[in-house]
Amino acid sequence: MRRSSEDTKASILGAARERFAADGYDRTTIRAIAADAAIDPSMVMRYFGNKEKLFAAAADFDLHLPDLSGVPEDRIGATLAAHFVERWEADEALMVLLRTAVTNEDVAGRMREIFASQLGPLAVKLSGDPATAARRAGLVATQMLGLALCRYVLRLPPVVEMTHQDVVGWLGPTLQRYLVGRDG
Amino acid sequence: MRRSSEDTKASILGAARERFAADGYDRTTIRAIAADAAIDPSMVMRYFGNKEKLFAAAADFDLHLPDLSGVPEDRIGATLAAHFVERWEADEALMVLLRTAVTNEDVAGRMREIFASQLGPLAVKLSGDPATAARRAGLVATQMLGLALCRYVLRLPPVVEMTHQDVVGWLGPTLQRYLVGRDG
DNA sequence: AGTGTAGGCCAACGCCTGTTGACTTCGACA
DNA sequence: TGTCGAAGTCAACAGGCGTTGGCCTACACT
Repeated sequence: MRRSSEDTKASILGAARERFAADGYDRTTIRAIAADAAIDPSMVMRYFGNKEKLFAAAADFDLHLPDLSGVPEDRIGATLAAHFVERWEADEALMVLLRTAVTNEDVAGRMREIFASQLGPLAVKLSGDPATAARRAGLVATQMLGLALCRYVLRLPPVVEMTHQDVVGWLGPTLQRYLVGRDG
Repeated sequence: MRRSSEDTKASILGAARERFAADGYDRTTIRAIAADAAIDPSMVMRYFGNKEKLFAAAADFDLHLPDLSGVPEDRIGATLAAHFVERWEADEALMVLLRTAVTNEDVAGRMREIFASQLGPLAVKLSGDPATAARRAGLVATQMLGLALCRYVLRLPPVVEMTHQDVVGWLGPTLQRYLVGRDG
């Protein structure tokens, strides 16, 4: 039995996600992805056009921020911290983005857009202060992306060793203050 | 007048630092560095052996953590936050490291070592608790590297727009809690 | 059974990279 | 003034990359 077009496409996409997540855009080669998918490199071009479009398909992403309306106000930081860790570990999409955004201006722009459009509105709603909401969202980003960087990319041992509970316990109050606390 | 060996070497090193900081290891080419230094690519090899050794020379780095013994205990977080921002903006060394560590395991290891050996002892001294010191140092790293990532690499607008004072005001209390606060 | 087509393979292209070694030129010193 | 080493150039290499187009081949349908 020969594979269907959709099967092959999915298999390429899966291999691409793994490679991009592990190595970033530049170090990932079409040839390596093709080898992982047990396919000829030219098939990758046939299905995705070129490397950039393949990356775009592999990095398609949504933060899936939870609805916080039912959460007690003093648990917002903790809830958000827990969500971020889970979202980060759920699949490789954020890893793909982060590993590439660092050396690719287009992808960095995409990351800016994701955080502005998904975290921004949340900050407006929670802080009730549109004037400082963007800054509050930015601060949350510094802490959460910093955690991701140290835990999943640089793998600093003390950060890797933290349990989900540890993360929530330490970072929750930080996010809480950034989002709904008084100005710094 | 022909340039001296030292002049050329320094000029190559300067160009290398700029390129590595702006583009990361992979996207930086020996040829581009040589062009910036107005020199033939083969001179780079003559003086530094190969690309890896050139990178090692360009990424030589010290956090230069300040002596905090004269600082009032409740100002430690703010002092450290201010120091980090200034250190980061003083030269390109941290940028070189960060941009490359994300896709290069050796450099990531070097970053681990830098934070463990320079931030670790500080945490021991400040928290007075060797058992949790490593974790505290790790938490500080998540916040400071996250700030650097968002401010200098991803350039999230709200984070870029913060003044040094803003950074100290918001992140100071976070670092304070991570270093000398009660457990999370 | 014959045939069209979609899925797949192969070989090659042009380009760019790090790296090498032979060659040239300048300047200090005898 | 001649010479010798250091500073710098030049051209080429081998290998990897994204990408292309022509070819094959198994299957579904008539």
